[in-house]
Amino acid sequence: MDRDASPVMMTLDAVIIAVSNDQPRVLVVERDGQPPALPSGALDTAHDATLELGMRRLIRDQTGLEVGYAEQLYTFGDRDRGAVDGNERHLSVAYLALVRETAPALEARWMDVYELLPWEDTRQDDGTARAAGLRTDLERWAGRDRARRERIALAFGPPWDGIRVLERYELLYGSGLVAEAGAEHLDAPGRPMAFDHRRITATALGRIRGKLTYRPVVFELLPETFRLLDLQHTVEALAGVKLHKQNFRRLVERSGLVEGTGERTAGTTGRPAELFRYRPSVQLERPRPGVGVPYRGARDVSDGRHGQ
Amino acid sequence: MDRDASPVMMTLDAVIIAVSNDQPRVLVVERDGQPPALPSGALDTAHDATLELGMRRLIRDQTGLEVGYAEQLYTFGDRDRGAVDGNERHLSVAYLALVRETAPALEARWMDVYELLPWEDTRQDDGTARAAGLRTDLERWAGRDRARRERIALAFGPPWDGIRVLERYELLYGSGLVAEAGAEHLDAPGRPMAFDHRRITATALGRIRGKLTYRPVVFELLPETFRLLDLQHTVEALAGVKLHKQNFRRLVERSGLVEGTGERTAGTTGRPAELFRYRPSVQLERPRPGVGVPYRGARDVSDGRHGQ
DNA sequence: GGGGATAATGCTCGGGGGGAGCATTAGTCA
DNA sequence: TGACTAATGCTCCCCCCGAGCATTATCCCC
Repeated sequence: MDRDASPVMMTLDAVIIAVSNDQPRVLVVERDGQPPALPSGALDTAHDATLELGMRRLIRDQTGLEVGYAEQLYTFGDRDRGAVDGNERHLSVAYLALVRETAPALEARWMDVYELLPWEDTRQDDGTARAAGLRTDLERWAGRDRARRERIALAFGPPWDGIRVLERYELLYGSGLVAEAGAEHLDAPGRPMAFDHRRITATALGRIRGKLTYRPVVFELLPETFRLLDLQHTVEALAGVKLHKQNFRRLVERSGLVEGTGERTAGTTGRPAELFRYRPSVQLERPRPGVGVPYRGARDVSDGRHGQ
Repeated sequence: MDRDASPVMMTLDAVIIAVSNDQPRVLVVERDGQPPALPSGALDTAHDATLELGMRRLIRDQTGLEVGYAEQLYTFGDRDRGAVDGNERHLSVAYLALVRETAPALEARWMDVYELLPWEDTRQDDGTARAAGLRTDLERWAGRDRARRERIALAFGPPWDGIRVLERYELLYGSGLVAEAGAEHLDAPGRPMAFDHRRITATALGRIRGKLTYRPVVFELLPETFRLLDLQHTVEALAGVKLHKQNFRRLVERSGLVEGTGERTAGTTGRPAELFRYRPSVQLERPRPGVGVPYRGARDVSDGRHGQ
């Protein structure tokens, strides 16, 4: 092996996501007064055959959780992150894992994702109310800088693109509006995390939102059987958007993603619902099975542009 | 900084893609009789502020190229890759870069992507002719193994999903049909590359194909002005699929991705065409601007399933 | 037993987008 | 002038999807 290589220090970070009570949650560890951090640790270079296996072992050790779905998220390696000592470079390879929420053991706990990134939840106040305030602050920061204004327009819309979570966070970071950036505002939006972990979480949320639309990943977060409304709420929680109930049903039923079990719920308020289960064989039938999330604000555009 | 970390060796690998003559090409370096390899090198931990900057510097040094668009692709870190000496772990952080093809300096040269992954080009012989042969071999390998047969069905369709490039390559690798896996068939499909570089290239092609549909990345590969047919051919080259000309025009024109320049081509065979240019402000108007590639085989499904 | 309240479910209307193909136009080249 | 090659215009038609209206099935409370 004659390739050049540099010695670096590496860490595995895990963004473990669950949805419960219509809220996406992320598993964090909190140590004595420190801001919450993602579960993370070293690769066991001698025993972990792959990065993913190392990550699974690490999650097991630290949280007692056995994760199902997992994918590599991103590798972070900016100079200003990690090690402060000397010029040793610190790399973090982050993974995204999806689980059904269970009580985590050890020192881990579940935390609302939208407590960290509140502007990403646009389900209530049917506008971008929360984001609107931020936007004003951002525009003050941008001043007349063209490039900055364009980045803001792209990240915050209209049209709002749910997928651009990272771009929005980085703008807030870059403009000093967020606590990690040294902002001392008491009203800095969202709770900070240790290191660059909030950025990693933002990356994860963006990834999930994207994947949702073309891979059946939601089902990793749901129990074996569920009502269509549960499915809808889970999607809404992740996408941060409200959906039209009847159309969602139609979409899901026609897509072949699920099949009815014949059983129905009982004892709940309202008419009892049928229980459904995921039908893995969709993947063999249609090219990119997923739950389409309409682009919020897409109509704003077409109204002005295509309506001519 | 009290986080655990492990010392590893890291390398940056670059998949630099261009399209010319309706063929996607990847930049490779060839040293005395060795199989072609991706440009790669060490991060300069003292000077490169970010991984991406390090990668740009490295490409400049090794190939004389100044790349525009670049994004992180994936981090490879299996134990069996890289360093053979001892149990030192070797990590590779791969980047994808898109450029307009120019004569590369130094020892680099452009190589057809489909020379490496021939089964990914389904533009001719309007079927999956080339892939069909492979599929037969794969099924022989799978035998009665359910999981294997399912992986094959998922990767090779129908319906064929252009995006699953990596899954297809890994099946071929896993089944020993490909030269890197030690296959000594003289007819092992596709030219091998050094190390795991063909796998990295496969990852890159899949990524591009996916991105194409929701981000205006094609334009990184085209000259300032171009005919709609050039645009179409570039998309077809990357997607490995033929498109319907009139519909493609309609799609592109309606999307607002391009604007006419008023100029027209001259001296070519056929009616002269108008020249177009990319209109970056689409990004401020529509949520996910890209050139939709229809799923090949999608109709096979809907015929059987929705046609009832 | 009746009147909400809450969901589930059925169904319809109307516009847009996209697949397929026919027809016409405008150059180049024998 | 006729053949050839592209560019461009336009049409048909079906499916998808956004938006609502309407009806049904339970639970809860009086």
